[in-house]
Amino acid sequence: MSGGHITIEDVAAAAGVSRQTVTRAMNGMPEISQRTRELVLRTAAELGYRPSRFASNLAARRKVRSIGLVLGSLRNPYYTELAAELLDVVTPRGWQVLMASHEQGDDVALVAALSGQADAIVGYFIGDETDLVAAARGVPLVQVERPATVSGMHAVIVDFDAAIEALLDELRSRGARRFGLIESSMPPEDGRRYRPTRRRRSYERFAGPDSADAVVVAEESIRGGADGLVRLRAKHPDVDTVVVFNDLMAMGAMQQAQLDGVAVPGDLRVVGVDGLSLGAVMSPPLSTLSIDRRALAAEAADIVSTLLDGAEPPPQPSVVRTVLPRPLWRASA
Amino acid sequence: MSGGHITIEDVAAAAGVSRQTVTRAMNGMPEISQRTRELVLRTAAELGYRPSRFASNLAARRKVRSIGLVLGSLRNPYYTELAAELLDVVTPRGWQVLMASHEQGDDVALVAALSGQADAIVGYFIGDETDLVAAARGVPLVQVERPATVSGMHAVIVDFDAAIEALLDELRSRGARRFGLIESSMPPEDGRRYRPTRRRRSYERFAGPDSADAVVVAEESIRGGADGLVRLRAKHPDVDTVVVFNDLMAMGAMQQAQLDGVAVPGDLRVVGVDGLSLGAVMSPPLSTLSIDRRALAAEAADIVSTLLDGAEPPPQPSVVRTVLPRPLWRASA
DNA sequence: AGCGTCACCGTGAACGTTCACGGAGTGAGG
DNA sequence: CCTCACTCCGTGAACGTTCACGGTGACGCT
Repeated sequence: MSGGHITIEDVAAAAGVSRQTVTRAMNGMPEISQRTRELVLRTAAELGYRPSRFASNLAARRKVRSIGLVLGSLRNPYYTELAAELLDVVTPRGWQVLMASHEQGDDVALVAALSGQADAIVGYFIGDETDLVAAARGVPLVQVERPATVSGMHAVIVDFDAAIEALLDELRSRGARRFGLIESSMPPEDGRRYRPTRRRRSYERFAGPDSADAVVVAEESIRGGADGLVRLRAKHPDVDTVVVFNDLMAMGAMQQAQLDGVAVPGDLRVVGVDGLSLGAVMSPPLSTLSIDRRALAAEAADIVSTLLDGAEPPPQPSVVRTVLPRPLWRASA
Repeated sequence: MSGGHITIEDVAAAAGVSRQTVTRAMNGMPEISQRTRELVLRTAAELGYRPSRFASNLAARRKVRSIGLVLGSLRNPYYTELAAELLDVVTPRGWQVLMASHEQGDDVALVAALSGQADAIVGYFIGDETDLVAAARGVPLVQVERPATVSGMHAVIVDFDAAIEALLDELRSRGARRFGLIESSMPPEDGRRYRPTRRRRSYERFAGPDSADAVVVAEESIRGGADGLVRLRAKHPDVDTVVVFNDLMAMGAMQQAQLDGVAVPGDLRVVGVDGLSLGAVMSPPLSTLSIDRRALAAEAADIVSTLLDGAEPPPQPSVVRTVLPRPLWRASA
């Protein structure tokens, strides 16, 4: 007999039984006759009763663990394959995953919203770390591909430096003379200012002085990759080997090359970053710097585990792990 | 001063303040001095206090809505693009999405686990509807691509019949003489028995008597598609047009064709189902029967909305919507 | 001195469910 | 008739947080 909302008490009253009996009926418990069970279920349905999952979880002292996952986009298979790996790691432990993407949205606001529903949040963040930690309201944060600089933030980082150096060396030994880079414009240029990514910085460190500035910034999508390639070739016609920020953009670039009659890898070597399995079905198959998503997910889950199940006083200000990408040579380079 | 678990009361005691003050500190509320806020925050961190989100949501009468999404796999871009669309539809309303896949797992168990955390569950289900509804424990269920036959189950279905008839007609007019189908083996053959999918049944209805049995069943993956094609061509060498269960498998089939020196679309027309944007970067670009994922997601969200925010007595036993696929002609057929 | 204001802090009472009990009724067995 | 067991059902007391309200000092003003 309440205002807007129907509680267990309302159902009990309407059915002429007690709270506990309603619980028994709803949850399929014993100690209830078939007759009353059906009666209760029917009146519950008629009233449109939906149990409060918050009250239920609280009272039952349930220990469900759910972790928030914040991705850059769900339209890039890299992110969703990472999500798949995380799910594989985490589902056997009975954890659940709350998914979100900051494609067009505010990083920090997302974390704030998620913090009420998740026990930990891991993901690709772009916002200010202090803001993020504040928004998290005490729930542990694990960021990927970016080192943690404030307390309360943890990280699993991808060490591009060594990998990209090796990658470029191998490319040189395969005949590469002049490199170019198609870089991502994330975080988007509108509003915020563009900041060079870690991948770009690693590239510039090892590409050699003449190639370090052969960089174009493009949208993080297939179209963006294609667009980036035409701009790169216009500005630096002598580039014979192009490294692309990620595989999705690399696919766009390869398609564009084909459209423009540029032979890959004959006229132009193309190599992406991520290691998408879909790159293998391109023609030619896409060479790529593969990021071990399974390891990434496992490390992230492990950090969360440490943070949540660890000793009473949390271990360190920040716990960080590292993952090493490795080249996956296919025909495109 | 509890057993294993640290509550707000413990923090209050340790800091020498009251519950409410701890709340104020944790949630950044006013009416608290900077000094005590820091004190509380520090002791909370030292104790490893993590507020119970259940108690918090209950007491604050928060109306967070989270909906569970059960997909076949997160490694198939079709599913994740659907997830992306759902997120786009649902995030502006402030809803959150709990993601899961039944790749190797039990359908019904998943719903049971999710039902404690979600206000509604939508997805691709394969289990028995009655079991699913029972496992949902009162939370509304919306299944995709399968009509609802029991009360408590709702559906948004994809009408393949008309679309596949039109598709095959057009293919015939483009010269197709003999069709073949690469069908999915989901639900997996191990344990459960294989059941023909709706897509297969629509195909068999319109492929003509001589093509209705030119069907091979393969795993739902790139490799599966490739494997399916070799088996299909071995058994039915005269097939000149192959319809593939989904785009992912179709990509595998196309790659296999290329490996076997079969020209597409010259020797063999290939057409998939789903409408993946990635199909466009294949060479040749993949023709496909496109499913409008945005509409699908919107309909599902709308059903959930109706169910949850609707009048006290829920509308009908089952509410169902329909989405029409449409052909997307690219070069592969 | 008296009063009001302001900044800070604490105390019942919710929130809606489940758990641990205890109790009523029935029927069988002595 | 008493007892025991068994089935079914109801009543306080949690669960851990937030809300509404009330209180206490300090300070300034008349």
